[in-house]
Amino acid sequence: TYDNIAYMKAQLKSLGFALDWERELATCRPEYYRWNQWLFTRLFSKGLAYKKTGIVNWDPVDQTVLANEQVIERRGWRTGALVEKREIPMYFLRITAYAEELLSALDELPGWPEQVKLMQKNWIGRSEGVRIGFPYELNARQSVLWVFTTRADTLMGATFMAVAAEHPIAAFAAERNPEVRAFVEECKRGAVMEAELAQIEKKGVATGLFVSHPLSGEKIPVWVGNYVLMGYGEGAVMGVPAHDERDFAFALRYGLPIKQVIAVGDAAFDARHWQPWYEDKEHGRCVNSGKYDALAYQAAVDAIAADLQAKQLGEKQVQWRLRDWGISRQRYWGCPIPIVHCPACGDVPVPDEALPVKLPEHLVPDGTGNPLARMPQFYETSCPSCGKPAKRETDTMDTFVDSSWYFARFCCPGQDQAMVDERARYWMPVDQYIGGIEHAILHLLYSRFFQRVMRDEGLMPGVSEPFTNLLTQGMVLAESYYTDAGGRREWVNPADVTVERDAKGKILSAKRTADGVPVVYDGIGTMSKSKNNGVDPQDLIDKYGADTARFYTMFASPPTNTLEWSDESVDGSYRFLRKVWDFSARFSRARPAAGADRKVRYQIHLELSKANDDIERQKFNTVASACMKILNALDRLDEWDDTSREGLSILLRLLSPIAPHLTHHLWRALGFGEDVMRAP
RNA sequence: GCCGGAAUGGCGGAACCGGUAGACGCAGCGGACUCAAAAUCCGCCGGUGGUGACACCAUGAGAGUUCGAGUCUCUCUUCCGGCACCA
Repeated sequence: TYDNIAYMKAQLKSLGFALDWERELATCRPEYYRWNQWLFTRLFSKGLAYKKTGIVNWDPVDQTVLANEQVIERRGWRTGALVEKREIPMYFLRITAYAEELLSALDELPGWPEQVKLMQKNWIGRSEGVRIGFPYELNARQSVLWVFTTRADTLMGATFMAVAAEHPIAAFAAERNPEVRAFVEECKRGAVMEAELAQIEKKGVATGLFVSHPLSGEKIPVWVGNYVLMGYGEGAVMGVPAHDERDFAFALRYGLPIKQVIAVGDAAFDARHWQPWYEDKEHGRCVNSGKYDALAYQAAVDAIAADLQAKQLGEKQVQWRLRDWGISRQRYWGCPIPIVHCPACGDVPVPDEALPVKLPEHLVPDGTGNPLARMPQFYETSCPSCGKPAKRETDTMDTFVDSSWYFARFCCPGQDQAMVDERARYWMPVDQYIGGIEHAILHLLYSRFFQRVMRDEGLMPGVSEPFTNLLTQGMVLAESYYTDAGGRREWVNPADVTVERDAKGKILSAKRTADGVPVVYDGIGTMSKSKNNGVDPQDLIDKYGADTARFYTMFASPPTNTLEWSDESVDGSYRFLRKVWDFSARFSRARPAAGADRKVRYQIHLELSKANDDIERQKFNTVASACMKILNALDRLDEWDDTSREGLSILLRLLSPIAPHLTHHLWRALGFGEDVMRAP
């Protein structure tokens, strides 16, 4: 890690960025992560950090937890073994306590792209509905199965219930019914990822248990459904096949009754084929629903909620899609979670004076679980509360914790007595934040959450939002290739691949240049460490210099667009800068002549005013385009005079932030005054 | 599957409020210079027809609104980002 920091720091310096290195920090240093731990213990005492079970991917061969990215087609990436779900205790941060505020405050962020605000809004996912209880009796004990629905108006059409495989009712049924047990076991082998869960075939099995309809008293069968999520709502849903497309398919598959309770005009209901109007909230009216017949959506929901409330079997409720943030990682290289497990006192937070809990830095991970858990020197400790022997928590924190507040720490170099100080109160929020669009939800939402948590700890009173203006730069895409050796993919950098293409540029075959081993083309995707398809800036700097690297990245596309990396365009950028240099050299040797060319003067000023507009609109690629036009205009002149001198100075001013090394040199060589170098 | 984007020549992209589509660059082609090549410079460069002026077609596909649509509306296709343990 430290070697990488040194390498990349040298790159940033040679690219000529104006950065204040006195503020440099590394989140893996105890001076930084001790404040993660300090804040965690504060949140723990407030109940904003808590422990509950969470579900993880378990590789049964390596005996280790896998990240979602390490599960490829349901198998572990190293072992190829089928991955299992496993429930383990984990620590969570209660981001849902801030759901309302995180949502409503989006309206007060005019400096954020609409696209990002919309994604966050949908992610937080506020929905108003009704919590409904379906009473049942199990072993002579009265109980209630709770569900949440946004369509309480369809309650009279409920013909089945579906519960998650982890639901207590499913567990109860599994004990007595082998068919249910087999199905629940099958669900356990399934995926953890939402994307995969959403695409699996909707399947279920009847538990043989029944609940009562809260209004009609009818018996309703309870099923276990593989599409019901334990983490959302109550882990159970009511099935209304006539008015929910997913329930409709489920009912057809298992021969469950489909009962129409919503009508739109005279449209005929066909229980064999789904039609979109079945879900129509706007025009639908209740039918076959007794006293609720003819009511529209809102009126029906209100009436049914009121009747349920009277029976104590329901009430209106606001439900969030947002879930609490699980921060436990069973990994070595991270910030240790500052908790001691005491047989007598339970989970005890490490007191301030014992912080930081330092991570041993010289362990060698072998890929099978967390080495901290095999290191008694680390985990053997005594209880901070009673002093008896106790075991230290060996899980580390999600690295998103580190990245949720580093910008506030940048404000406070040298501060070793507090997480942040009055300088953070002075500088925060960040005026202009820049990051990839891939961070639109997780990182940016966690940071907004952390800012509020730190505000409420009194660290930055009155500062609720971390970033005033947000620019989401586009992703840089590149081709990626891998060798396929027995199911294990080894990613080969595109620079090391020789490709054969057809006339249209489509890839026919590819092989590793060094040894001719055939490689598989994996398409165009994000430049990433894991796919080894990045471009090392150092190679560009070595070959072309820093100005070309800067010029290409500014010119290639608008900053918010995605960009496919193109070596040819890098070369073109270099040649343009060469041309500026050559022109300037000719200019400096020429003798001034009389007779200003008004047309050139006009064109240069036109381009300058356009370029200024483009800078306002953050369209830097057209600024580069303006530079090229000005140069071409100047280049066509036969004589040099005051106009061409002014044109050249304008060109250098536009170029100076993009190609600072070149323009700085030319500025001195051509004897321009300092005002010329001030960028517009 | 769900949420958010994108699609314009051989390629990256430009077109600001709905008003001349293809700025600028790359690649390509032709020419100048050179013994030759590189570099540099000049010219051409969406498609079809025409010697030419020019005409017609063309912004992923299909409809719609409008005097006028790359731009607005609807449907669809493909690609990209995210989907909570890549960060």
